[in-house]
Amino acid sequence: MRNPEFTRELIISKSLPIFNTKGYHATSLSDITKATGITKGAIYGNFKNKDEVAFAAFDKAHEIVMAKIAGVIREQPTAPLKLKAIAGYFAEYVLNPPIEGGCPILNTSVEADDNHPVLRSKVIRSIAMIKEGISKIVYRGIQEGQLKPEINVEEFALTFYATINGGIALSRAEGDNRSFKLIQKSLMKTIDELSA
Amino acid sequence: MRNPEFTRELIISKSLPIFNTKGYHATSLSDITKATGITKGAIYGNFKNKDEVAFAAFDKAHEIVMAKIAGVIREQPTAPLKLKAIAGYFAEYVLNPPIEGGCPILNTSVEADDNHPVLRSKVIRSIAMIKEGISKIVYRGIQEGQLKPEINVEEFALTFYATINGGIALSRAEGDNRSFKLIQKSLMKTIDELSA
DNA sequence: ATTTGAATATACCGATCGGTATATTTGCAA
DNA sequence: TTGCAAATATACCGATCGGTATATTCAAAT
Repeated sequence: MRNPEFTRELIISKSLPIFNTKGYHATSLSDITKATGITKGAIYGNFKNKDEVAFAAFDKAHEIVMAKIAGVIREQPTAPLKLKAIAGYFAEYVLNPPIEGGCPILNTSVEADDNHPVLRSKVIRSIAMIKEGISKIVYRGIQEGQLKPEINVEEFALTFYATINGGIALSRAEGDNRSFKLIQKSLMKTIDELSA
Repeated sequence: MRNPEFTRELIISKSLPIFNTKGYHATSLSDITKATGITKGAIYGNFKNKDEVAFAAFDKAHEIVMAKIAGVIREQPTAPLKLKAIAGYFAEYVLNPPIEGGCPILNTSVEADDNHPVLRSKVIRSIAMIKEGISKIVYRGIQEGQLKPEINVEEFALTFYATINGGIALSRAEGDNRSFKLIQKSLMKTIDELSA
């Protein structure tokens, strides 16, 4: 394998699920060499150190999550349907996520909040983008007469995101998506109540 | 220090904030010896291994959290006020929690969901108890005519808990409780709407 | 075919990990 | 005061950690 671009991608894609399940601190270089089949020499030829691999892995995770959500949103025509689709997507994939280990943003936020400033700043950016995305849906939903105009956009977007995030944490701990399904039902009701 | 009960408590109380900030895997025996001033001999004289220390620390964390919440609840006379007080408590203490590092149940749930079955089962018990506690408030609130009878108790309790949990994760990642304050406002509104 | 430089593999480093075996200290009972 | 058992400290174990220095391999250029 003489292609450096390919090797870099291999390292990132194979280490990503390990970082996301074991956590960044608990993931070792030998975990990565085992998963990729390459050696430490190749890893350190492509990355400055383990942290840089973790950063690249999180960036990739961010991309995957954003693309998934964007896809789910794009499929629906109106704001209420978009919001419901987001809740529905997580209900379906809490226990079977595109990246093994669950939501990388939630996982990383909890691991990095006290310890890893770089990862934490990356998490903050991700959170801001998701918040922004939800806000935009709500804002346009109001403009287009699909949602009630008295909605406090930022407040709702934030609460919506927090509820899903908390639901993910609960359901993954329980190893069962029944809790999330109930939370989803509650979110659906709220969306209906806020629909114009 | 010849008092084994005291030594045990010392180990638990000093290691608890370390486990809660660095995580269970990242916390080392030497972290604990440094924090307590005692040596590995004393630790292994009181605990079978590092895991047992972690378990005892989580149990202690569970107690502290439950006592705090119980105290907040007890101070208020009605269900709506109790629920609001819970949200208010977390708004105030997300960044200044009784145990350094944030909510130990959330932290442990995220770290242990894929890796540590014993801790995970402890987390599940904690979650169930909190859920049960909120449900009880809501149920009695309905019975006593403070909350609307059409509320789906379990669904609401779960969503309430998830929203707070998610809000904690967000605000701690951001290192700022502004997000939680907004979420709190949203929860307050919801409680008002559900009040009879 | 040979050379060369980049990419990867191998071998090794000191530090630290969790854990244990043993030495030492301590308080209490006789 | 001495003996003893429990509690704690010390010294050490093999394994593994992240990281590095060097050896090897390979593909492209000549």
